[in-house]
Amino acid sequence: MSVITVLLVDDHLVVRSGLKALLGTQPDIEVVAEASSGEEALAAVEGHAPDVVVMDLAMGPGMDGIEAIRKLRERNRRQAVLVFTTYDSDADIVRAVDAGAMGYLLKDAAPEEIFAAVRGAVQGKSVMSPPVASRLFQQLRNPDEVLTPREAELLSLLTEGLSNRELGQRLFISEATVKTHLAHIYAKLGVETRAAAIATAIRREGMR
Amino acid sequence: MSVITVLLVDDHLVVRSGLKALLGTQPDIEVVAEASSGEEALAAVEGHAPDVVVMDLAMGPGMDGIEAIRKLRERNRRQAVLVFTTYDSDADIVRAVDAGAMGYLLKDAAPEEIFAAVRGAVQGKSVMSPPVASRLFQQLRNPDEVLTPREAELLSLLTEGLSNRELGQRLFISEATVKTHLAHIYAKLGVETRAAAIATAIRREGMR
DNA sequence: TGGTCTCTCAGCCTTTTGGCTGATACCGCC
DNA sequence: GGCGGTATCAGCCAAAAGGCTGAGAGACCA
Repeated sequence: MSVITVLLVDDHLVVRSGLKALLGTQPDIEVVAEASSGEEALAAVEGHAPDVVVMDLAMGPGMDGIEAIRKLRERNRRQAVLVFTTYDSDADIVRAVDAGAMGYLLKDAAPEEIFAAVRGAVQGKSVMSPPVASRLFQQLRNPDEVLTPREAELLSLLTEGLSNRELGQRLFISEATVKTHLAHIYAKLGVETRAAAIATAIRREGMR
Repeated sequence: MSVITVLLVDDHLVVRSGLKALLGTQPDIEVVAEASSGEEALAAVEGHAPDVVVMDLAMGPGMDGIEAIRKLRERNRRQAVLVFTTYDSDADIVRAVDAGAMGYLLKDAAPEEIFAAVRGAVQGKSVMSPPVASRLFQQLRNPDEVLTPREAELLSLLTEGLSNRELGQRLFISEATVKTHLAHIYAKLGVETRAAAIATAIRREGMR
């Protein structure tokens, strides 16, 4: 069995260091490169052609993890991407899977889970932490609760504290339309006021 | 020079592992114990009497970091507590310092910063990441922007999406009083609507 | 003792928001 | 060609939120 080469992408040195120490205990896994941003990750993939990329989603300013995953796929690389992040927000999960992630792990995952995910990824197997999987199932079971792209866009702006009027101006639609979208969003999120929608969005949807 | 003993408290194994690897490179620093919750931390301090406790603030369910720091101080322990966390929210910083933290580091801190903070802590020196320090200075310069305890309490409930009426019921005050507090909060946060206040609170004040 | 801060409350008025109903248009799909 | 989903818009009404002014009580401090 050949060694699996891994690229670590996380803006926190401590996390990279910990992941490297953990993966280093496995004889069949080797960390061949590290990156602290999406840009660096792209360059590192070019240079090292790793089998697996383990990537955080939140990486400070610049390209975020999702964008980096998408860019990697555009370049027709064959390496598998594993998302390794702190939050299991619905929006992030969907977006990451959509962008082409092979797996989705939470940072409190057990070492065995991480090892299994890395090994699975090179074989084309999807691995995700139980909480992540259950969220995905929930979405599949309740498709009524999935926001449309336009609604998600609106919700995202909503979390910046804009009024209906401002939302309309920003999206080039009338205030009436804004209100219609909001009504749908409230229904899907199970809330009744914009305040609760914002709270839910930022916490549950991870729209920070 | 004797070796500095350290207790690591973080609910993420990866972070503990990384921190341990990093600190392990320093001959005068030794990680003698780890804990993944506030409860465990308290027990570990009893058992190992470390010189320094490096603690994350967010630790899933149960006792959070702030509470753990407070409990440690109540027990008259002499170890220094260093906060090591991802976010530099105003509220967390103030609360941590208030609870008795000796330093406040962000997880993207350079290794040298971390080492210096650990060494400084045992000598009674406060060390904090530059972004954290600047936030504290900002608060000292603009005391007008500091929320009163009652306002902070209200803001916290606000981020749960409650209406004015509900806020009043929850706090046993009239709706009029709620509105007064809100007006003050808006002024201090520099916003004009509750939506913006919630967004600001969750993002800047770290009220998740 | 007087000043300042904080917390509490009230009334009045305007703006914003949310609930409801109904409507048009485009798109993809069976 | 119709049907469901999405996106757009309008009008009406009630409820909620926000701006403004003023004010009393208690705490704390100089």
